[in-house]
Amino acid sequence: MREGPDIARIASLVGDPARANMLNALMGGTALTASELALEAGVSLPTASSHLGKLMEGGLLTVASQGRHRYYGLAGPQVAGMIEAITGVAASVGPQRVRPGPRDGAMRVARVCYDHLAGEQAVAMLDRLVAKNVLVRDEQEIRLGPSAASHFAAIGIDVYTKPRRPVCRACLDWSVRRSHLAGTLGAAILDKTLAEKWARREKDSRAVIFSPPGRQAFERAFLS
Amino acid sequence: MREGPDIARIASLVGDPARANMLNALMGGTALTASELALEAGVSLPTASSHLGKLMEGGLLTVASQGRHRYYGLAGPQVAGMIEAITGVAASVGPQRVRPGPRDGAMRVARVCYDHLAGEQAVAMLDRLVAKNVLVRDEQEIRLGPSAASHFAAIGIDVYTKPRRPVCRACLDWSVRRSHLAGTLGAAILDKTLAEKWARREKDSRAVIFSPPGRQAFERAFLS
DNA sequence: CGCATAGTTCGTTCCTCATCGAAGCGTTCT
DNA sequence: AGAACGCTTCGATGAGGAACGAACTATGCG
Repeated sequence: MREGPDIARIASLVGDPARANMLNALMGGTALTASELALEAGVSLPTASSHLGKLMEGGLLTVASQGRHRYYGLAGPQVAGMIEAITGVAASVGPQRVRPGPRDGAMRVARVCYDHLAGEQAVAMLDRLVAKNVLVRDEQEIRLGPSAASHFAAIGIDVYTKPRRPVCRACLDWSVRRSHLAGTLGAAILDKTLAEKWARREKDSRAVIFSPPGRQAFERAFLS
Repeated sequence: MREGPDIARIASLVGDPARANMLNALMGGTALTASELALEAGVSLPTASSHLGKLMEGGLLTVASQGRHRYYGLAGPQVAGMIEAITGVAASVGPQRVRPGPRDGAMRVARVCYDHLAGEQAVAMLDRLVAKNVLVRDEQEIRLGPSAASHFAAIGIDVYTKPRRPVCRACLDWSVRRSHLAGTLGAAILDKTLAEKWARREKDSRAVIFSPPGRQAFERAFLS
């Protein structure tokens, strides 16, 4: 009977299996069409459309119309963070969904979290960048260190271009339980990693798989 | 149709208004009896009992039987963190539940988060302790600094006694969006604050209200 | 224009699940 | 022992909402 933000409303949106599958799929960071999400969730198109309407109304999704397609995406990093938090609880209390399987192992090593990298590899990268003083952890925030501009410029990432969102943000990793790098810089690093073909996205999964030479290049760039 | 931890299962537990109210009440940190939670949620005792059973089965709650009472509490900090995350989203996307009201203002200044202090006051405290090098932020974790033992001993808090849980932990504040101090030390500080009567708990709320002299004492102890 | 594709809206069906009263079990108090 | 209390279990009721097919709107292609 008390009040505050309407947490039940938000949680019940995530609490439907079809909607949860959609949100999970959108955690991959790329916006998807209604049909793709229907397939992902295992429901018919009308049903999916209804769900998407509810998620929109709840403020969890944004949509961009392009021609006859409508691309749905997560409303923002805060929503992604909430889903990671729920995932963390589900992973730790759940009856451990049968065997972990190889794909699950790959997910722990590296995966996409909304628009940036997560997993052991991502956590290690942030640690290393902080240790090298390229980034500076200050209180909760992460800031650019003195050598950041030149360091990233050498790899072909411009840390100044994108104004609106914070450049660096910490994002808690549900598998490692430590922070990894989010923000525009985190997003740029993921872009770079995929553009250089250091790693590829596993089809229909958030897992990110590094090729052996790609791994070396990535480590040379960020972990050396 | 993909898999991973069963997030819908967890979210749907939080998604019922009665259960959400119960969880919210338990965010106050004190374990409550089934009757108290029934009152809190505005449902009958049998209904509440049914909800509590589900929350138990889902691993979100723990219970301790004492005589004819059964005290229910949150299963752990991870669950509390998840609820804060959901609260954050609900607060930012929600239709802003009418006017903020004085109680809501008090909540932003200081409130109980599971077993420690949250809100502006708590965030400021952590910042100050880190600035004074009493605590050290290292990567995501917070560790005790060299002067921590003597500093807290002077206030009457022993930082060594409690072995199991980590002494320090960072916990993300939904109102300020910055970290505050959790862990056994965070809990000890809350205990101290209430024991010294620097502040009192608002009845039926998570809000914590400092008395003017209490505020001074608190600031002398942690913010000076 | 007419046809195909992408999405939404509508109406109906069906099932889950929240709710409560009544009854049952265990604990405490006198 | 008996009575009062705290809580859970059972059974019946009812409402909300998830699902789909069919019809409708909008965009793109020839």
